Amino acid sequence: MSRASDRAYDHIRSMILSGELQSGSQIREEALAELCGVSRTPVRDALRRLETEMFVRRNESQRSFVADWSLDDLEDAFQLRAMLEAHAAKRAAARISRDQLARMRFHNAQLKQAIDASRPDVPKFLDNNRLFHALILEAAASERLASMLLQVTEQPVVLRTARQYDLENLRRSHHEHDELLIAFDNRDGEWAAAVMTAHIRRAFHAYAEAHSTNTEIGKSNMAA
Amino acid sequence: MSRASDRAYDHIRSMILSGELQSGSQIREEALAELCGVSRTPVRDALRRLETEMFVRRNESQRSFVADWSLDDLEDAFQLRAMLEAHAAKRAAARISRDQLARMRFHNAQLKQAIDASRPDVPKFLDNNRLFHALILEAAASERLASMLLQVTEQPVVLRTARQYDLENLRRSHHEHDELLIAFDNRDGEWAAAVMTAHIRRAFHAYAEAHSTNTEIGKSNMAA
DNA sequence: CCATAGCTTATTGTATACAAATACCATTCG
DNA sequence: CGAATGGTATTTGTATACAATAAGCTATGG
Repeated sequence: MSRASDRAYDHIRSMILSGELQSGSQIREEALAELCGVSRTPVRDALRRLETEMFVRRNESQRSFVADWSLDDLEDAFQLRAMLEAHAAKRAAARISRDQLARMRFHNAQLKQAIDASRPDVPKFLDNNRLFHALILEAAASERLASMLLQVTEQPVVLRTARQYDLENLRRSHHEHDELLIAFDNRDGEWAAAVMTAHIRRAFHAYAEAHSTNTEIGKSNMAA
Repeated sequence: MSRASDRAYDHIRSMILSGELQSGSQIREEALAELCGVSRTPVRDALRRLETEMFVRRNESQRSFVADWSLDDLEDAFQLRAMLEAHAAKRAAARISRDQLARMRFHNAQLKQAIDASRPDVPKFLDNNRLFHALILEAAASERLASMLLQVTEQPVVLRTARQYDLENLRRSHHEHDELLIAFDNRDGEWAAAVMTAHIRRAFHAYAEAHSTNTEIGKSNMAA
């Protein structure tokens, strides 16, 4: 990951996530190249990647803009994510190995530690949460599903959402993970899928509630 | 669409579909550049696109290969497609306009004409079939869903599948479309989703049955 | 004052040369 | 004989110059 295009990708992505690049604003390849300290070639690569991941949009004449998100877009992303993760859980239930289950238990225990500490360790929580879900995806054994899920989980707003969880929500996550593990133990795909759907939808509503005052997430000032 | 990178994309894609580029074989940027009559730069763009669409795979050291497909991969793609198209149908049922419904009816009528002709007009069938499904996706009004669906419908084997339908299957498709239209008329999303699931899964089994003798899909060159 | 045609500037697309990384092969050493 | 090592060829990655295209602006005519 020392390739210039990867550095450009990470840099631009983090600038979008941090808000340094305002949503809806136009982004020019040369300006980004300077910011990243590379030439336009790897920047173009990075922009293509970010475009397929919907961090970046391009208008009909190929100008690039930071994507902006309405509440509808967000709900849309969550809906798809819930469906895909539930599908993954169902597949995983039929295929998961003892070893994978053990590793999932480990990450869920770590994640509980992160919550129970005197001062909750959110980065640790998020990290183990990610690894927990990654294991399900691994057990689901579908590259295609994995690549699609990446598209809806790596989204800016989705990422910001996780950071907004209050302690109560983090605890609920832990317990839902526990229930998932039991469903897997019983190889009950339907159960696993249902728990997963609830798990993701709760996350959406936690976010929506926290932002119920705002009707819109990102002001839309982007050229058609 | 006269840009060099688009021409390269189309050219490489069609070479993969026709079998001119053997599945599993390595593809070198420079060789493709010569074949397409452009420089490596647009070829690289095209390869990145084809990679996200899973026409092309890259190994850990960035070499590119024509994707090869096992029966499992194919079933996987169909399963995802069925899920996504059913979701689209459900959303569409709640949002579709009179005008969109009318256009869907038109395409389904055209598609019937194509079957009923003294000599079935398969390209006409496929074209109207595509437009019919595109309208559902339009009515579903989710860009994200649309881009995902593109990934599972544009696959080489999936494309080859449609051409193999026998007349009986084409007729069934027509009737399932009819039922979809009635479900839409009644704004019954669950019904629409169920019909769509059946519609896609039948397509898969039609294909799988026709190729039950072959264990591997990629090797066979049953292109139209 | 508005619309538009033509010029100017800004931005993206492509070709090409070169740099970096990787694979391939031969050779040597244990 | 097999494994490791090094050098060479092959392939991909990056920078840069230039071409093509789109946007913005100015001047001109209605």
